[in-house]
Amino acid sequence: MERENLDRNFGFILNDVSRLMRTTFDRRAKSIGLTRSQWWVLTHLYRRDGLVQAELAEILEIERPTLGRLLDRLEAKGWLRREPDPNDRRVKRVYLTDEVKPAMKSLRRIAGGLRQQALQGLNENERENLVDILIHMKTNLLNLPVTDKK
Amino acid sequence: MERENLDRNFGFILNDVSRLMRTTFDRRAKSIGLTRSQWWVLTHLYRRDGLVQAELAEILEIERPTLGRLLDRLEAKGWLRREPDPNDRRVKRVYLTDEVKPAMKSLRRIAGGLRQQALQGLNENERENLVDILIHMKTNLLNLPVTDKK
DNA sequence: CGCTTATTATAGCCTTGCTTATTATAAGCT
DNA sequence: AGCTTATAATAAGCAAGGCTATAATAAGCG
Repeated sequence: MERENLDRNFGFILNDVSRLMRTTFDRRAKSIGLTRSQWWVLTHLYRRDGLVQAELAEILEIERPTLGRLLDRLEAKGWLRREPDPNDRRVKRVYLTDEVKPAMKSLRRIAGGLRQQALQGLNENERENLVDILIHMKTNLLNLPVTDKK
Repeated sequence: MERENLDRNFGFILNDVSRLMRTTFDRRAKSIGLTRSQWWVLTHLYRRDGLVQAELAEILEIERPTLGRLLDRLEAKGWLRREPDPNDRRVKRVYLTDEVKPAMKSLRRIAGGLRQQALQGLNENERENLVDILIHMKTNLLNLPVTDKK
């Protein structure tokens, strides 16, 4: 088996960076009692309150059961509530509570600070480039032949 | 709260790409009975057999308990074995078994194919650039002031 | 109308991360 | 030698991904 440079295996560097961003965020947000994933849920609800769970999962690009448990925790901590839809009894709609706003502000500051620190030393050009490339890769991955995906 | 373009939030795109790479890999490797994380462990052991668990965790940049459970599963499936160090009874050294080699070959092919597909449409320059930027970001994140990290 | 199919949410299980705490052993120092 | 400190591995607990299966309900169609 020939050698390759494991240190430049971009799949794992990507993973490392992603993990470092998540764990750093979570450590900083711990006192508020929210994780980055939870914050991301709230951020989307903030823009579109009253979403159906399935829609929200679709937007967040996570599986429905994953979202379900995320919502369990958020609901238990009082950040949101689930209400049955009057027209479709299968459906529950998700609404933010009022306590959310101040917390969101802190989390936005944490996110901004972290982004700033992670991108330090990269100029505007490089940053835009990075995002473009990541979007390109994401598109590639989402368009893989179905037989490979499921 | 002012709007921002959530779709270009690089922290989450990074997360998305990283997650898609992991899940796609894991789906393709499922028939072999190994996950990407497990494969990564084996890959490193392949280069340096007989590592102490703590060293291996250090190299992989994961916490010791995380590695511990990974090794539990790998050992249970017969891909490796743990042996006590004769000189230091706290220590266990990790050795690959012989069944590993053919599986590794398949996994390398899966990894290569996926990398190929993820990077499709990006020229050599863009690819190198991406890796450089990711390494830069990783360095930034690893060098954050300690008070922020723990 | 009644039967079949599709959809929503959830339960249950698996993996991989992180933390914190515990146990066993080594190392270092007085 | 004996006591303290450091280190290796593991246990236990939590979060967030995925997957499959199930129950309730809706929609579609003959």
